[in-house]
Amino acid sequence: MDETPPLYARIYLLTGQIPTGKVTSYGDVAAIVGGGCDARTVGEALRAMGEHAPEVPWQRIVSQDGTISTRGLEQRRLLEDEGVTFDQRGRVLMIHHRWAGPDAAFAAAHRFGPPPAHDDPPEQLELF
DNA sequence: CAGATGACTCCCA
DNA sequence: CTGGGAGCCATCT
Repeated sequence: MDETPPLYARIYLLTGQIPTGKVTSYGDVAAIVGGGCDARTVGEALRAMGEHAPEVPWQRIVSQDGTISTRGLEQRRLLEDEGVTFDQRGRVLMIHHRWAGPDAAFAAAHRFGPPPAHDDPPEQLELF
């Protein structure tokens, strides 16, 4: 067990920037943090977070589809308490709560990259 | 250095 | 929707 790895520290730092009521996915965090990490690395960082950064709002990190893969129904409760809404399948409505990324100045200060462009939902097809 | 691990993601049956 | 398998990568032993 070592001190907080540099990459993990960056992940915690970025996670701490997520405002209340917003959520993001493991993959997005990995993309913004960069440094060669991926969604799995983020998950591993958050798993060990309890030892390094107990104050980080880990509940705001969900899977790409908005599902909560962790076994904590507690995560959903925490998010609902922040105003995050879920659909009937128990998935976070990423459409309305997806975080756009850190502040430009903050990102520049820590060399964070831009969040990956995600396709907007087909919320409504142009009437033909 | 090699093997094992994991709060992920994607694809297919 | 559920389940299985592959690809991915940092960190720990």
